[in-house]
Order: sequence, then C-alpha cells, then structure tokens
Amino acid sequence: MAPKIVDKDARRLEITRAAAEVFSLKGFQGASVDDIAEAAGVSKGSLYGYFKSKEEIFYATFQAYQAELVQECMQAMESEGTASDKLTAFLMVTVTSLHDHIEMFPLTLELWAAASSGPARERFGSVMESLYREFRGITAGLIELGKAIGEFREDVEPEAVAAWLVGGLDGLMLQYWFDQTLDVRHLTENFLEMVLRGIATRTDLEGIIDV
Amino acid sequence: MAPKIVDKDARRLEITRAAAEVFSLKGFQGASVDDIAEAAGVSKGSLYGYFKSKEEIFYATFQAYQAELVQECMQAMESEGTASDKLTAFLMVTVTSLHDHIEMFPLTLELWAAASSGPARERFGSVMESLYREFRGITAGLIELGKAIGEFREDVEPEAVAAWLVGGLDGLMLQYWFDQTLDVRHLTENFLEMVLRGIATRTDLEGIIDV
DNA sequence: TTATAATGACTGACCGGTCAGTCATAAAAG
DNA sequence: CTTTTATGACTGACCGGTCAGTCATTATAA
Repeated sequence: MAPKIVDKDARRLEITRAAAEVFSLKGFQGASVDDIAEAAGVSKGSLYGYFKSKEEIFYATFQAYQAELVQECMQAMESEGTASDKLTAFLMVTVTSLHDHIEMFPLTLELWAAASSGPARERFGSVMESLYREFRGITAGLIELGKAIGEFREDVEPEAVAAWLVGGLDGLMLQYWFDQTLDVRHLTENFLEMVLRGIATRTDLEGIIDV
Repeated sequence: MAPKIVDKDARRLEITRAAAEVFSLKGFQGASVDDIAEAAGVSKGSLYGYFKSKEEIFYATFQAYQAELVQECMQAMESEGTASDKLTAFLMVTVTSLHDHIEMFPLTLELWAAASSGPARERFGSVMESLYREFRGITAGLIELGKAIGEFREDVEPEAVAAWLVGGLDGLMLQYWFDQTLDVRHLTENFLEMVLRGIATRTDLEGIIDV
C-alpha cells in the first residue's frame, strides 16, 4: 500500500525550465500561472503542489538559471596562468555565456525590477546584494593576487576594478539586448586589454606596449 | 464665458513628478492608476484627461526624469581640457547625479523590464536602443578626439571603451541600489584612472606613472 | 484498498479605463 | 453691479475582464 511516487525535485526543475521561457517572453507580471502550467504541461492545481506561490516559481526559476551561469563562470576563475589570464578567462567566459543565452536575459531584468520595488523587494533585494558581493569579492581576490605577486600596480583598488568589471558586464549585456548587432565579445576583449595595461606594473607594461 | 484655464503642460509635469514616486515605490505593474491619482491629488478621471493610458503616464514620467539627467551629463562633456578631462567630467557628473537621485533608480529598472518583454517591448525597446546608441556615440566621439590629437593610443577602439563605460555606469548603479554602502564616486575615480592610463599614449604615460 | 498525484472549474479581489453628471469660472447681457 | 450662461476641468461610481489561489473530485500506482 504505497502511493504513486514522483521525483519532486526533478519535476520542479522541469517546471522551472518551462517557466523560464514564459517569464522571459512575458515578464513576471505578464506571465499568468495558467501560461506557466500550460508550458510545463501540467495543470494549475498541480503547480501549486510543487510551488506555494507564483513568486516561489519565479524565485526557483531564476535560481536554477543563475546556478548554471555561476558555475560556468567560477570554473573559468580556476584556469592556469597569470592573474591577467584568469581575469580575462572569467570575463570572456561570462560574456560568452550571457551572449549565448541572451534570450534568457529578460529574466534577469525582471528580477532586477522585482528586487527594486514592490512587495518582493525585501526578499529579492537581499539575494541580489549578496550575489553581487560574492562576485565582486571573487574578482577583487584575483586583483589582490595580481598585486601580491607584483603583476598589478600598488595603486589599483581591487574593489573599484571588481565593481566596475562586474557592473560593466551587466551594462554591456543590457545594451546588447537592445541592439544585437553589438559584438560584445570583441568589445570586451579590446576594453579589457586597455584595463589590463592600465593596472599592470611598469615591468609588465614594458613587455606589452610598444609603438 | 469661459472657465478657469489650466496650463496643461505644467499640470502634466506635476503629475509625472507624483507618478515618479509611486512608480519608484511600487513598480509599473504594482502602481495602480488610483495610487497615482491620489499621489497627484487629482481624480482618476481627470488623469485620463492628461494621459490616454497608464503606459502613457509611465512613458512621460520616465522622459521627464531622463531629460534632466541627460542635460546634466551633456553639459559636462563640453568642459574645457584634454579628452581625458572631458571623459572624467562626464563620468563623474553622471555618477554623481545618479547617486544623488538614487531613489529614482527603480524607475530605470522598471523601464528596462518593460522594454525587455511584454506588450510594451516594441515601444520602449526602440527608445532604449537609440538612447544607448546616442550615449555611446558621444562617448566614442570623445575617444576619437583623444586619438586624433595623439592623447590616446591608436589601438584603442572608441566603441569598445564607450560601450563599457556607459554600461559600467548602469551596472555600478545597480550594485549601489542593492548596497548603498558602496562609494560609487570613489570607485569610479579609481577605475577611470586605471582605464585612462591604459588608453593613454606612451608619452602621456611617462608623465603619469612613476614608482 | 488506500494514500497520493493530478485536475480544472470556481471564486473573490483587483484594476484599467469610461462616462454621465457637477461645479467653479468668467464672458456676456441687462 | 448683478444676473445669466457657456465652458471645460474635475469627479467617482461603475463595468468588463483578468488572474492568483483553492478545493472537491477523479485517476493512478502500490
């Protein structure tokens, strides 16, 4: 006498995948629970067996999307080479991943909006804060490393560079969303070259610049 | 035989000011037209004498907010000095202005979200595209200028630096919204110092770096 | 049998937008 | 100066529609 068993977690993940598409297409408010249920191939009532509210669905959906992205980016940080190499790898992997999944970008924009005002502000806001803090911390750590081994100059402030690079990625993708003729990878490569030249120590500089 | 005549345009502007607060607090979807009417001190019916839809109110509200910001930033571009000076002035004025009006930032986030998905995507999306194109164009123009007079290196790609600086501002303010302990002005000063060093020509560089 | 999953009709709150009517105003008439 | 009247700004009750969330019922596997 045991009941029908389903893998709840797997089912939840499946649902978030369908929800991601709907949210990206219609936004958080614009997507109705009926839309999501239909996209996921389940009934509305069943949905509420997996999530206790629409907000919950959105939250889980973004978490799942983000988890993939973060994992990819973190791996890049552990590449071999100088601090510059690692920083480059991190930025290029991130920009490439965002570029390749640009159709999901509205999900991020929706989260920003949800976290900025309205009833969900408290909840989503603190998630965003810690997320950015983590990203900045890791990036700043790379810069610190570069400074420690004399690769980067003493007057470089890791927090400043980290905040701008992390923020720049967001801002760049935003522009790309509105104008997909931008070659974000190329733009990033060129800009990063300039930044690295600006923060590298004299000795390293000698080797890089010429002309 | 005529009743009291009101200055429609002035009244519209007044209404957008009240609406800006409401939209910033509750978001576009979250703010009801009744909320806005109450905040503006007029009846809902009267509101529809000034604007033909809620979307129209939001659009006008953002336009008014943005117009002030853009004007301020553009002035900074026309300051005296080298290309570096102008670029610095532009970034610092912009970041300062955004910082001082941070309570209005959710309005921007709402617009991004509205422009990214849903029914208003077409309308708001094209506005955003041209807005960013203009900002990048002006910034890139400054870099071109610097290259032309030999202040900046030949291998600097104006479009790349422009896209990243403009995007970086957005991304930085986003982080600031979630964590207002960040000293955005200082972070920007330091990072820009690094960037300018990276894009300056060798000769200029000699003067700047030492140690 | 029985415990659980799944369903979808239903509900009640909310909201954008409308419209018939009110009222303060000021021009015109006496 | 007083009365009449044309005007349009303003009001708020109302309507049609939408949607998040519920629950009584049915299906299914053990």
